[in-house]
Amino acid sequence: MAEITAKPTENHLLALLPAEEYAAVVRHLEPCAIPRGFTIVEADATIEHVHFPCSGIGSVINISPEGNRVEAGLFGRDGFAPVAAAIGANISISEVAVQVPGFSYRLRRTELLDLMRTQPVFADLLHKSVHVLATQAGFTALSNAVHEINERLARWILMCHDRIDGNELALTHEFIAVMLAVRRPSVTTALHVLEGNHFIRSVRGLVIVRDRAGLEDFASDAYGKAEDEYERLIGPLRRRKR
Amino acid sequence: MAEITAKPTENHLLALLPAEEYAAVVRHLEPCAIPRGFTIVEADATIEHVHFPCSGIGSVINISPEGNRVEAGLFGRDGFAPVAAAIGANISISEVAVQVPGFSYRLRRTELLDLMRTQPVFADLLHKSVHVLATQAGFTALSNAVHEINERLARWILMCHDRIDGNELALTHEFIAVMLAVRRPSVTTALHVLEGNHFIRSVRGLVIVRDRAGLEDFASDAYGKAEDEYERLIGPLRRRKR
DNA sequence: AATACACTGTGCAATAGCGTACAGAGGTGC
DNA sequence: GCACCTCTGTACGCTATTGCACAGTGTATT
Repeated sequence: MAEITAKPTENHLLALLPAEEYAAVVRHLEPCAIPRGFTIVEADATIEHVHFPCSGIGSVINISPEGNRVEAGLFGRDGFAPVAAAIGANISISEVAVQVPGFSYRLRRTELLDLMRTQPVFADLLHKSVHVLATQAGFTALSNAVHEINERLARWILMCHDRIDGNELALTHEFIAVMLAVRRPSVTTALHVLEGNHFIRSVRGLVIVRDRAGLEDFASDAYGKAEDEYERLIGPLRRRKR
Repeated sequence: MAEITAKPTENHLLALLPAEEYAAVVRHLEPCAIPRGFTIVEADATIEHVHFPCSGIGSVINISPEGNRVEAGLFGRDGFAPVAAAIGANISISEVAVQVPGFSYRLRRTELLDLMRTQPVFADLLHKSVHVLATQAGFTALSNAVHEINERLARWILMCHDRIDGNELALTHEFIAVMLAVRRPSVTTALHVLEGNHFIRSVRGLVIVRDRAGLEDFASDAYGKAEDEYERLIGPLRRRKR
């Protein structure tokens, strides 16, 4: 991993900047490999850097006082994190961790704030991103409340699939279980159900998407609204169903 | 209801504006009674007005394609809604409905945007509010995934209690059930549990908080983190435990 | 008073998901 | 090749919650 091949414009937010703003921002960007398991920021910790991924996936994880964890949202080259920095906070209440390794450009929190003061399109995009993540969290709340595990898993795989190249996700059941806040064997059996429908193939440490349209159908009620909001406010996100 | 007695400064966000910004904003505010059940904005509908409550409680409700509904967040005089307006959206993906009647000041969406361009403190507060609601949604997602109904109900009552005067909440079981996305009789029995602990009294159409400290204790793992974030970024929110 | 309606209480069988435990399978290092 | 560890598959009893159904109780209406 970690050859520095990606350009900043592979991040959707950076790509949407007009030339002058892009030039102003890019001077402060620092290329950065984000390996699996890397913690971009810990819960309740001071934010040093903000990351704009070009590849890979990060999760926003909320942690309760007793240590229960659940993913509230997920981002890749469509966004940035930790979002709290963009509204002036120096502490992130959520943990942000890398689940699919990739490559990002990072910016010091203080520089981000300076840039937002002088670059209005940049500031606007970041604010929109905060709202889109809020929407995602809201629909995660819905899904957690009303959908059963199979659907929630399908939704989650689709959200990951939107943010990677190819169809392979290197993820263990244990890891998925933490994100969905369910029991690990429940993930195993749910993956079997999806595999039985030929939507995916599941092998040790790997989930392979085979029939995205089928998955979308299966997840139907759980997937889509948050993605609509992203596309309405920022730009294309979803993969076509091929 | 609906004598126009409240001042704009009873809304925490408006109260935090410096004198000049307050003067600029207040000229466009229009007083407005918000009755029980009033829909501030429907899901996927155009945003006409933004409301800054002085009293009463509103819920941000997410609705899935099949019509499943769940509350993603809740606000009163601590905030405003619909938040999407503050990031330039003219459509709200979530429904916003009044559950405890009260009084608000409203602003046309277009005027809000104009004001945000010229009043930096105002704009900053609204952006922070968007993020705080995102945090609330994230912890709702957590609670929906890992806590049992009794705790979720305790959390929800506390969140409402923070936003009212007195200790009486006029709410039916049916209504609470929709917000938590649980079965109506489950609310009945959960209320009995809280009542058995003498945290509340429950009579037809009314929940009365009797022992807030007890409730906080009971809800422990579910309540508090989102409120921390509000207090860190904006100002006091929680009621003291008395 | 009588009636209607909205809200609350209760019961019961069905079930999704949990906690726990353990066994097999697939990689990795020496 | 062997040992070790991580990951996956499966089993089983248990519990919270559901769906459905119906009875009771308060409040408003005429």
